[in-house]
Amino acid sequence: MVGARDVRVRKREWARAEILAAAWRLVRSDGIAALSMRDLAAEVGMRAPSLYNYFPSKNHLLDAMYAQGMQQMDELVRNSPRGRNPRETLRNRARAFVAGAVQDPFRFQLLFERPIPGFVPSPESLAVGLTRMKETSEMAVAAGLRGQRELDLFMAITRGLVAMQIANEPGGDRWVSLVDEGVDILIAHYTATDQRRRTRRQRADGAD
Amino acid sequence: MVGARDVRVRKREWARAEILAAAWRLVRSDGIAALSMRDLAAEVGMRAPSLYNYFPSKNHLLDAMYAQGMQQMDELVRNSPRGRNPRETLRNRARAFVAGAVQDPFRFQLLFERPIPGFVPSPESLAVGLTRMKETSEMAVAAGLRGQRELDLFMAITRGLVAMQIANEPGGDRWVSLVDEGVDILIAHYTATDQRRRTRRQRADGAD
DNA sequence: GTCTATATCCAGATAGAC
DNA sequence: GTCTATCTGGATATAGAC
Repeated sequence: MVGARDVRVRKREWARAEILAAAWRLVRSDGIAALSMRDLAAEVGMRAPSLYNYFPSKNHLLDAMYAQGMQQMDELVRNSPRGRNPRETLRNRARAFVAGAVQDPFRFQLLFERPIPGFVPSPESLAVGLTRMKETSEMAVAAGLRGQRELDLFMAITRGLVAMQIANEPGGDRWVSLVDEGVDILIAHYTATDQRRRTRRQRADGAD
Repeated sequence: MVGARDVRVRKREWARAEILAAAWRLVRSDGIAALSMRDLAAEVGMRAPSLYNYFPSKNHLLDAMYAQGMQQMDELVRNSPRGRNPRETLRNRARAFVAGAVQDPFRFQLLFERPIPGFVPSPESLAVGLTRMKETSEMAVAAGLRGQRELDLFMAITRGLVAMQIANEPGGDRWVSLVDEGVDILIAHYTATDQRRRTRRQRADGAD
């Protein structure tokens, strides 16, 4: 049984979701900086003041968009298929991240490029991204990328591929298609380095 | 001998340069999106309408800033020291680019992240960047990065290092310090690949 | 919850006096 | 060339009727 209160709450949440969806539509067509409360209200068939019943300020709206975008990226990455080995799994995650990023450049911009002077995401929203990066780090370690430097370089490559793709060939796959290669090169290099390091240590230990 | 006309022209150009410098000061402190003609005028001790004697519109001002920023990045990269071999030279160029980018994040944003909805740089300004990229490509080829994929990956790495540095540790060098390593790994990988390819071809040709 | 009306502020840009 | 005054338009946000 559902009480009248629950119905009201649901309606409200549905309306909030509608507004958020409309906001993304506008942002995707005109950019984040061009989003205004007036236009947004018109997009959902309201006048601007009515929006303030759902979001107390534009910053709250942006924060909700940020949180939603982060959640989406998070799901994309988490739902990427597990590979037959850590390397494949890492590649899949990287591919999922890059694909999701270039598929919605303005989402990427909002999440990672701080395009709005006054806006700072709430700590909870930021936490989603940090958790995902920590998970990815664990998988990268399993795949052979130990040490902070290796991880940093890995993250930089995926980020760079996204940036180049969006900036120079939006909608294409010239850089997107390099994800596997980039990851493989890194892993190959560092596992080979480890091999050498280990071999040297064994020799030094007098083993083998 | 200098005519009265030249003096006037010089004064005018000096004023334009002053305005541009003031614009960069404002942008560096508050972000590109926050730049307004009023504030800019105040920064140089004028009222807003006077600015229109030097730049016919805000877009023209932004384009001048874009061109100037591109020129600066260009000089930084071109003035990077020539190494003892192509690999060193390429590393120096990459380091110069990354250092210049992280040293002024808002310049980087204006040049490479299209933060302003309506603004599109003029073709001449864009050409500066393209020429530099072409030069870098030639050096990369000399260093062993043949083929488009290799070059694309190289550019992506430098861009990604900049992006991560600015986003996660502005002012630091955690990612900046990885430039050499990233370049070296790429070159090592692809020259090794070439070696193998050449060896195979020689065998197939019956040579050796 | 949604509206009209409005407050307040700021933007880019122009007209025209000096 | 620089100014005052102003146009035009847009922004976020609030008050208060319904």
